[in-house]
Amino acid sequence: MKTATRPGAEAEAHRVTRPRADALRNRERIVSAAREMFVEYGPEAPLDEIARRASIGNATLYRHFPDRSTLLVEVVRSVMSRTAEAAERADAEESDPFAALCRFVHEAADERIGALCTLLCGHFEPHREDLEVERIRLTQIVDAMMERARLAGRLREDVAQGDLMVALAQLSRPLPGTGCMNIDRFTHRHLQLFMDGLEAPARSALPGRSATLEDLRRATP
Amino acid sequence: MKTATRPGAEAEAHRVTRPRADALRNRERIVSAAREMFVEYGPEAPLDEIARRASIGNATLYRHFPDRSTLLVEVVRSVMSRTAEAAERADAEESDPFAALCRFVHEAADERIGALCTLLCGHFEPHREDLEVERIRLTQIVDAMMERARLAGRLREDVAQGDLMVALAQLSRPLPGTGCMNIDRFTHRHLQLFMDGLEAPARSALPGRSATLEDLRRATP
Amino acid sequence: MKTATRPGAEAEAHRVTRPRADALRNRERIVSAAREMFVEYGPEAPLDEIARRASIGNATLYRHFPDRSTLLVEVVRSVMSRTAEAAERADAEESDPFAALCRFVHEAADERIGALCTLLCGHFEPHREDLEVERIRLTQIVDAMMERARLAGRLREDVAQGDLMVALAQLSRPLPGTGCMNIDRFTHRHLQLFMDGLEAPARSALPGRSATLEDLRRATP
Amino acid sequence: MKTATRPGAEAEAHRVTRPRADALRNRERIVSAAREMFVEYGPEAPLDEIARRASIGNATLYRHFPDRSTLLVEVVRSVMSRTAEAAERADAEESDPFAALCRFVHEAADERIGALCTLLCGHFEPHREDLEVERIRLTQIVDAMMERARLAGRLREDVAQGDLMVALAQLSRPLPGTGCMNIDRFTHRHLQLFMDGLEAPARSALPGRSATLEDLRRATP
DNA sequence: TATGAATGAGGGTTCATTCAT
DNA sequence: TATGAATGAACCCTCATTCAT
Repeated sequence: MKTATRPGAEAEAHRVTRPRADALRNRERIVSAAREMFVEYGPEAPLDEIARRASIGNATLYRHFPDRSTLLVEVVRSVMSRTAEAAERADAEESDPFAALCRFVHEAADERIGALCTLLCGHFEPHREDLEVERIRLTQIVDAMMERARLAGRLREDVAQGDLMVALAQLSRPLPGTGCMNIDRFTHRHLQLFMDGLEAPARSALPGRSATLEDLRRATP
Repeated sequence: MKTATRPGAEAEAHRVTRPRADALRNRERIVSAAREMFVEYGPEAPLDEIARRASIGNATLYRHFPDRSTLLVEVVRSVMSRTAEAAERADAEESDPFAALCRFVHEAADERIGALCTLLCGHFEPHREDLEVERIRLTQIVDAMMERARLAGRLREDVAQGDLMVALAQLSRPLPGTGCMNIDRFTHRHLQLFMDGLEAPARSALPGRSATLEDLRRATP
Repeated sequence: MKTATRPGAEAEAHRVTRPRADALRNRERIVSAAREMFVEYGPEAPLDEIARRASIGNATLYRHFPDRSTLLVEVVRSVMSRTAEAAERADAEESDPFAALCRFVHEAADERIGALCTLLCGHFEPHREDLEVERIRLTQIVDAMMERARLAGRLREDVAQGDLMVALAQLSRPLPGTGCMNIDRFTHRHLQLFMDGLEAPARSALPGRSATLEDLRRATP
Repeated sequence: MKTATRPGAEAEAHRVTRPRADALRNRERIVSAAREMFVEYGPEAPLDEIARRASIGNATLYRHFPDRSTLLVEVVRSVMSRTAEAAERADAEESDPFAALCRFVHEAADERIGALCTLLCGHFEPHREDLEVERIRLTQIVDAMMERARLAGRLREDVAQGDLMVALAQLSRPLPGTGCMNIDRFTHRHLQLFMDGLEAPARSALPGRSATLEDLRRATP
């Protein structure tokens, strides 16, 4: 009772949780700064500069993310999560399943999924638990969307998810070199041309086998 | 006359060029090693490692190429030159102009033009003389091929050279990370899908403006 | 009041400055080692060796002084500051203004101002703020001392500050080559002979124009 | 007989000695270029650049001078030789022995004896035969000139050759930093002031002992 | 816990010197 | 003999990571 009536009690209770709130806020700032830096400078971006952009000390970054891989994973995970959400929204809201795929692709490009997912390749051990959750979620919704489009006769038969996802990643990557963000101007054009190529009926026979994301992973040593 | 009859004259003339022959051999080995390294690790590949792969001392690399830019230019120039040759062959030998474009695109991918031309972006001053020669040569033949395909009603009207070249570069880039050369397995599939999207009649309206290579150059700060 | 009564407040305040105390100690050791090395080997002395003498890692040196210029400036600034103090003391304590000049010259030589001020020539952009403060301070006190000596008829009329300062710098420089610190044995003799030449009445007509320190600066490209 | 009458015989004989003439010419060009470079950039001047200025291959420099020391010695020796000649001329032509000293000092400064003789300190083993010859020659003529001036009551009694030679070297050295050749503007003023201080009667008591060149040499480890 | 500071390892580049023609 | 080319060692500087407060 006394605490309930004493003025400032709530503030005190707050004070108990505040440090954790601060830590979470720091963590968010780090991930946000890291996303910007990785997109702009690639996966080798200086960690000190990421810390500086997040307005925290460099050692604090290491407390939250003991190595570069951990930070990369978290950045990619968060982007994957938002991308999966975009896919789910597109799937739910578009009546034409091929239009849903197109919408998803363009929205994913805006999320820089290209810049970031490709970071995964070769930069850390593949099977982090938390990342797998989002990867599977994304894989499943994209698979479902493609299957629906295929059944509707809107998507050519000879393509698999890896075809879509790798091309999406590549076409939305920034051009190499610092600050070449200008790829944005062209990405959506190229993605649209690619989607036109995916549309049924197929206009050509494709060489090789269709790829899954698992193929890509395995292909990486 | 006198030199022709004097014994050893030929040997002397030889002696003038022979040392250069050794140096040229070294130069070739450097360019070749650099091409591999740049494709695999990007334009920031350690020059010392390039020298090691070429089995020469590190300072020798600097004798031939005083800075990284010069080496990058030479690597890109040689690839551009071979790619232009491929384009000219395809243009000459294929009766269907769209088939010629397709053949060129796949051959260019095998030359790793994607990996290498994108190196240009932001990594050195744009207008080196020798590079420009090859760039113009390549630009002109590709423009000619696209124009022919367009006139034949085989290429959609709303695309320009930059659309083709940038997508070609992006789709044939190796995935980031060491040794991810396995993109080759998928590149030709993705390129074919993209070419299907380029084929007339257009299946969609494209967003934005068509890009030229000049646009890309200007977009880079 | 509140901080005074709160236990640990002083300790906390201390904690804010204590790390800086360690860093300052390192900084002092760097400047001291740099002074020795610059005097002994000139302004091109290896920075790694300076770090080694200061018993710190090489990168620590760069944390404190991002480039060679910054370190040079700090070394020279501190010596200029001590030299200006010596001049002010001599000016205040000696009744004969020419004796004050002589005392200043010998004390400045002991500060190695010769070795160090000459480092300025051509090794960094001339107008660093903090350095200018000390340079002006030194210039003004020496000008004042010379003017007083001139008015007292003790200093010949045809000399200016640059004549004194450049000769002081040159005569007190260490001889080139490692460890030739033994110039000290002779510097004071030579300086005294030079001062005898400065004394009024003039024993000869001087060639050229009298130099100011500004002349020297401008003379450097 | 037959060779005497055959046309071109003399030319042939010439041809035997011509290579040596070429070699000597090369040697002269190297020494000359080295003198310029050492004066301008100090004793660490790049040997490759010296070779380039002499318009010869770098390896040719090594054929003539197997190491930097040998080249330094030769440069200094030639300057010492010319300086000794200047001393001998001044001694022969000036009636006032102190005026002879003054003339010698200024001429020696123009020979850059300061820049070059100080190169000796610490940069090579002290007792090269050919160098000693010139050093002794120079020492003896300067000693003789000083003795004559002393006897004539024109030079103060408490100075020795080292006092003159070291101060001469120091005052005529270029200021540190590349290309600071502008010391010339002031050198002759400072030397004149120093000579005024050397003139009898002495205006002060000198600290320390008078130095000989031998003292300097021994002082160097 | 958060931080500024320290550090070692590695890459880029220059230069003295050696080698092969 | 004279030369261009090759080389390794040394230096400068950056950055990921650890330490001490």
